[in-house]
Amino acid sequence: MAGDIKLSDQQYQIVEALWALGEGSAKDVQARLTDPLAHTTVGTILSRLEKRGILTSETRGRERVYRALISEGDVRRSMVSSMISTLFRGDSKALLAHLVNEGDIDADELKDIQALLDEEPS
Amino acid sequence: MAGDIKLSDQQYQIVEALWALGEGSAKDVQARLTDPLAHTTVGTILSRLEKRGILTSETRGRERVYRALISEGDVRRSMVSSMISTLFRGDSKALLAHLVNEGDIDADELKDIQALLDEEPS
DNA sequence: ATCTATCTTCTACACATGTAGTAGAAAGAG
DNA sequence: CTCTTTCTACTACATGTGTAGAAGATAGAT
Repeated sequence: MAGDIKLSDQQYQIVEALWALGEGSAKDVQARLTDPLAHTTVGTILSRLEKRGILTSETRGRERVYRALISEGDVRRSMVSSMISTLFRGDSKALLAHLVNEGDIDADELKDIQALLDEEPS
Repeated sequence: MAGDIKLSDQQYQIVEALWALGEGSAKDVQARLTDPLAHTTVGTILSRLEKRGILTSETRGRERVYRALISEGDVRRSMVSSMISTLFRGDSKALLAHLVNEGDIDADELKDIQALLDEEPS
């Protein structure tokens, strides 16, 4: 349901706001952004994302209400896997090793995850 | 030594070739690319990357020889951390959980990493 | 019915990127 | 010394993105 999605940071912020809202107009989205943007800018980004098939919209009264067609999981899957493919030659374990070496993940956290793995045998 | 590097896939391929070569001209780089590009295109990308401070070059005879100013580690650090910040709200453990849930990482691999952690107490 | 506030859509422009042709410079051949 | 080969530098153009003003549409107020 999500072949090859790639969103810029800005675009991600917008879509993220929509996920939080469920649905919303440009104004609604704007209100939810942490870094401020002109509402027209938000409108532009929304319509471009719709053209790309990332969002749908519905005209409701004077408002155009947008809704995301992709889930957060879709985007994460797509962008993480593309990153692994480019930066780690497709080897996710190499990414994990990177995180560990950078000190982003320590032994305790690994254990937590391992526990999670045992509970949830996919 | 690497504040906020962000390379497109294409740019990454080019820089990657330079890492492999140590240094090289546009022609050398072109020869090493997996997906073919006109040598002029390679030249353009190289000079743009130099303008951005990612590469340096040295004129040697009729050739311009490029060399990367950043390491693979720099780029990985910068891009991975930016991705974590955008997609996982800065929580690297959430990325790890994602990898596990997606089945990219299994229990055995986790154990391998854990072994690595024990050997190498940062 | 008209005015006003509020939305959206259209238009615009700068900059980055992907891609590559053309022109110019220089090295090597003869 | 001149011709040809080979590099690079310059120029160009399409597309995507960031950003937002201006203009148009419309719902609500009076």
